Amino acid sequence: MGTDQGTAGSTRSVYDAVWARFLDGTYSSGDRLPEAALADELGVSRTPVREALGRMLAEGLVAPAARGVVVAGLDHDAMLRLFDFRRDLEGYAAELTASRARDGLIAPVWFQGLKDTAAEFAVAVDQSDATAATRSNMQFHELIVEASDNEFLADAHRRAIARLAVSTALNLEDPTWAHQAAEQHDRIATAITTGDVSTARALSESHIRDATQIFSKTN
Amino acid sequence: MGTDQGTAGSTRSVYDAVWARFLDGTYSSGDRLPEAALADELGVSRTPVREALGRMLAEGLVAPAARGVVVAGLDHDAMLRLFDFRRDLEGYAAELTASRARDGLIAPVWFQGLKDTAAEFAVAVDQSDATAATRSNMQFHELIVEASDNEFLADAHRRAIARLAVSTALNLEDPTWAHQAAEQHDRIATAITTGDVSTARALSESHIRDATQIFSKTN
DNA sequence: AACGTACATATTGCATGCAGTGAATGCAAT
DNA sequence: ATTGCATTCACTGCATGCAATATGTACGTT
Repeated sequence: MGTDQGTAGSTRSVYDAVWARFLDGTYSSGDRLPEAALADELGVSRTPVREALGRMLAEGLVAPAARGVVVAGLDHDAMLRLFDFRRDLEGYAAELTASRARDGLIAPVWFQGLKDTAAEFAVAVDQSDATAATRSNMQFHELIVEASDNEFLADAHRRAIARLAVSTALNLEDPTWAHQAAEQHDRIATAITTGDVSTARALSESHIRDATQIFSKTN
Repeated sequence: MGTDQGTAGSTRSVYDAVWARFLDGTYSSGDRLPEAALADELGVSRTPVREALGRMLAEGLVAPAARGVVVAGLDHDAMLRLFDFRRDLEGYAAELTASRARDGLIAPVWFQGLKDTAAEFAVAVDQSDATAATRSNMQFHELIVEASDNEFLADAHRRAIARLAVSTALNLEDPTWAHQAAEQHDRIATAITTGDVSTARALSESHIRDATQIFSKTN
């Protein structure tokens, strides 16, 4: 989440715990999140649970219900809008990072890291290692966003990814698509590295558009 | 918070109250926000105050301090990054709304509303009514974002505007700039109405770029 | 007089208590 | 058997209490 580090408070740990449950599919959209039960399971009182759920409410991860909160569900159309928003964010990130690269603001080691991550992804795809693929895919996109050096973009991107992750296990199952994605990563990395701003943006947006297509087909 | 809910709970009212104080310049960046004092002033207990501040923390409006939270301050560079992010968001909003207009998804009455708001802004500028100008300016931009029909964009935009508002009374003082802005609004409205997607985006981005320039000069 | 230390104070973070309210359940009537 | 209604129950939302801790102050030392 946003900017909250340092404090290892209970609220934080509850947030992380619930977050983890979101990722491993413990919950489904619409499931209620009773604070007493969570408090009990996590060994804290209701207050930090309440705080954590409040933050999630502010972030849109959970939605207010008649009583308490429920896991925020996104219907198909909402997912498409979210993907579309993400498309713009990724395009902007690529644009920013490419322009920073063009201006010599990015250290060579970073380019190497990006290429390595892209390679890792390609390997994972070849080996049909879904877990590794998902991880390096996430990392690839995060790297670009981080390198854009715009914390506001990074924050918005994190939120978008979070909500996407809650509602769908980002699908790299389709091997054809996965290979295609790997290729696209390479091209994006090249465009960014060479400081080709407009191409970087175009390729990134196109990449997310394709991902949206895949999502749309399998959902 | 993003999508506000019907509940008129204490947490909500505290949030709004503090929010109002941000807008009318009661606080400066770095000011501490003691929860006991706020609770006393607002006639509630510390719990809802705590909740509200927690939400604001999640949104980045306040920052964690050694003790409690402080009003999040943005230095000049951060403001530039925020403006730049806003530029992208506004461009995206204009693009989306223009494309919806092109596809006949927008009711004629909305175009009229946009034009009216632009006109209101122009009048306020002519009369040097800063308050009215600020309000109709905000409304103009919000209208476009709302019409884009993407709640995720709307949320991000709201956050960005919020943080901009906290750190600077959006400056329409400069009469030259204000008049220029009024003209740009007109052109943007036209581009959107006629469904000219790329022009709408370009003009919107350019508009924010100019605003950034003004900010940069006077800060 | 300046600096460091120790104590007092202010303030947070978490736990718990209490009351209000929506939701589920059981009973009765058709 | 099903539907309507009343009662009960679970759960939330807000208030308050308590312990931990950072901050400010005063005092003693050099």
